Amino acid sequence: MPMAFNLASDFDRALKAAAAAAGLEDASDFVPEVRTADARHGDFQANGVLGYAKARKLNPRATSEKIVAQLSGEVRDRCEITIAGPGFINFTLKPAALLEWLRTFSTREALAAGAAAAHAGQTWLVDYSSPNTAKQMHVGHLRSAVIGEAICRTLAFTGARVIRDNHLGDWGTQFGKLIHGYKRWANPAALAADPIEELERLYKLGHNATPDGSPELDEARRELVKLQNGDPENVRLWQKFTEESRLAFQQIYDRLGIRFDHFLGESFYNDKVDRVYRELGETGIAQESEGALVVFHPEHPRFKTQPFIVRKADGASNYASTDLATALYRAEHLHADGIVIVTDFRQADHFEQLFLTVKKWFTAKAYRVPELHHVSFGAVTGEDGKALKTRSGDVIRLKALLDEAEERAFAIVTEKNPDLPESDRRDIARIVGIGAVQYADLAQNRSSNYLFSWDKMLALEGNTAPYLLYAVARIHSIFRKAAVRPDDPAIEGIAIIPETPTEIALARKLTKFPDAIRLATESLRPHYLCLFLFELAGDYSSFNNADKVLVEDPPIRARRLLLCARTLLILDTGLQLLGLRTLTRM
RNA sequence: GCGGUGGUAGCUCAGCCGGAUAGAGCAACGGAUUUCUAAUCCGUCGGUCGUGGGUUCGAGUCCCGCCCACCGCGCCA
Repeated sequence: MPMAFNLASDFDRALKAAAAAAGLEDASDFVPEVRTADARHGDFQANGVLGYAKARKLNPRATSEKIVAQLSGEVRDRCEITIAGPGFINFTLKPAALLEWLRTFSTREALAAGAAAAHAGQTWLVDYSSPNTAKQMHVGHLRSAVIGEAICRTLAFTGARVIRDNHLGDWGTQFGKLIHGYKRWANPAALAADPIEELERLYKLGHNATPDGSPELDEARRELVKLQNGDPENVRLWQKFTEESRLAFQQIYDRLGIRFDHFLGESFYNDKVDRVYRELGETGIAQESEGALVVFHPEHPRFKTQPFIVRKADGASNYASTDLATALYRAEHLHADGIVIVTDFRQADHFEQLFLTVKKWFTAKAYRVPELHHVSFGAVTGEDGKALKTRSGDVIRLKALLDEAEERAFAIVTEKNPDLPESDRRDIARIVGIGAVQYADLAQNRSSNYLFSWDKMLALEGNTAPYLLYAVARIHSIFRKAAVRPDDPAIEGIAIIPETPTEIALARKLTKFPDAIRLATESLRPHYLCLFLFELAGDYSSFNNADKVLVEDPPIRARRLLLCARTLLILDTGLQLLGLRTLTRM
C-alpha cells in the first residue's frame, strides 16, 4: 500500500474500517476525529471513541482496544499505537515510516498531486484588492491584496483552476466630483510627473468644493450624468483615470507578486443591472419600498426588516445592484464553482444579504448556485485602536510602506554582509523587506483587527519572514558546501532512517505539512500555514544547531542531507503559497 | 435598540467541529559559538484565558446573563 499524503486522513479511514471489522454497533456513525497531536503524545490522536462510546454507554477504553485490535497490518507496521487516558488512540510514526514519507513526497509535483484532491476539477474566482481608481493605495489596501493572493495560491495548489479578479471601484458619484475638480484645477506638469498623486489631489479639491446641497454638487452630478450618457470628453477623462490608475496599481502588484486575470470593475456591470432588476422582480424576490427596489429575507432575524437596497429610489444602481450582476456574470460566463470575496469585516452584512439574495435568485431561475465565501478581515488600526494616520494626518501610502520595508532590510543586510556587492544586497533587501510585510499580515488570524506598527511590520526576528528565509538560505549554503543538488538521487539512495531527537522531530514536523494545507484551505485562513512553516523552521534550526550535516559517515550525511532537502522543499513550497519569494543566500 | 467581531503573559498574537500539564514571538535575565551563514540555538521569568452562572467524564473552546472595545444597521462603496 502506497504511503498516503495526508496521514491524518489515512488513519481516519483506517480507524473507520477497523471499527467496522470489529463489529461495532452503528460503525458507520463512528467518527474517529483524527488530528495532529501535541508532540508529547505522538503524531496523531483520535478522540472520536469517547463521544461514540458515551452515546452508547460503552466503556471508551475497551472500545478503543477493540478498534485498535482490528487495525490493518500496514498501520501497525508504520506506527506505535497506544491507548491513553479515557480512550484516546495515539499514533506515533516509526522512524522508518518517516523516511518512507520523505522518500515518497520528494518533489513539489508530488506534494501538489497529494494536495490536489481538495478542489480538483473546480473553478474558483477570487475577488480581491479592488481599490478605487484615481486614488493611491494605502495600508488599508494591503490586507485584501496579500490575503487574497495567498488564498489564490493555496486554492490552486489544492487543485482548483483559479481566476483572479480585481473588482475596481471605477464607477459612481466620486467620478462626478473628480471631473469637476479636474476641469478646474488640473496641473498638467503634476499630472505627467505623478498622475495618481495629482488625481487624488483633484478628487479632494472636487470633493471639498461640492458640499451637500451646494450648486457645485449639482454641477458634479451633471458631469456624472454626462459620463454615463457617453459624453466624449468625460468618457475620455474617465478612461485616462482608469489607465493611469491601473499602471500605478500594477507597480505595487509587481512588488507583491500579484497578477490579475481580470480587471472587471463596477463600470463593467453598469449595463448588466437591468436584468437583475427584472429577474428579482419577476421572481417576487424584490419589492418596492419607499420608492426603492429592495429585498427582505423574512426567515432572517435581522434582514426581515433591514432591507437590501437593490435599486435606489431615483432609479440609479448602487453597490448591491452591481454586486448582484457581478455574481451572475461570474457564475454564468466565468463558470465559477466557488466565489471568494476578500474585503474588510465592515461589509459583512452586505455580503450576507448579497449571498442570501443570490441563492434565492439563482434557485428561482434554475441557475447553478456557486459556493459563496466572504473572506473578511479586521481593520488596520494605530496604537490607539483608531484608523491609521501619519503624523501629518494622511493615511500611510502602501508604496511608502514597501519602500521603508526595503530600506530597513537593506540596512540589516549591509550590517550582516558588508562584503556582498550592493546590487546583491538590494535584491536580498527587496525579498526580505517585502516578505516581512506580507508575512506580518498573513501570520495573524485575519478576523482580528490588525495593529499597525512599523516595528512589528518590519521586525526581522522572531516569527517573521526573515526567520523563515534565513532557514532556507542556510540549507542552500549546506548544499553549496557539499557540492550536491538537493534533488540529487544519490542522497536518497543511501539515506538511512533518522535517529537523533532533532532529526526525528524535524521529520515528524515535515509529515504534518498536508494537514496545515488542509486547515488553511478549508478555512481560507493562511495563518495556519504560517504557523506551520514557523514551527518547521524552528525544528530545522534546532536540528541545524544540534546535528552537523556534512559529517564523514556517508549514510548519516545522506540522511541529514535528505532532511535538509525536504525541509527546503516544503519551506520553499509553503512560502511560495503565501506569495513570498525565497533566497539562496542572505 | 438590534446585530457582527474581538477581550488569553508587561506588549503583539496562536490555540483547528470540547480532549491530556494553556503555547509562541518581543521585552527582561542567564548560557552555547573562533560554524554547514549567530538574521541562530538552549534555558529562566511571566497567565484565576474580561466577568458571573450553566451543560459535560472533560470548557480558553459550547449555552445564557453582564462589562469593555471596534464596527454595521434605507438609498456611499
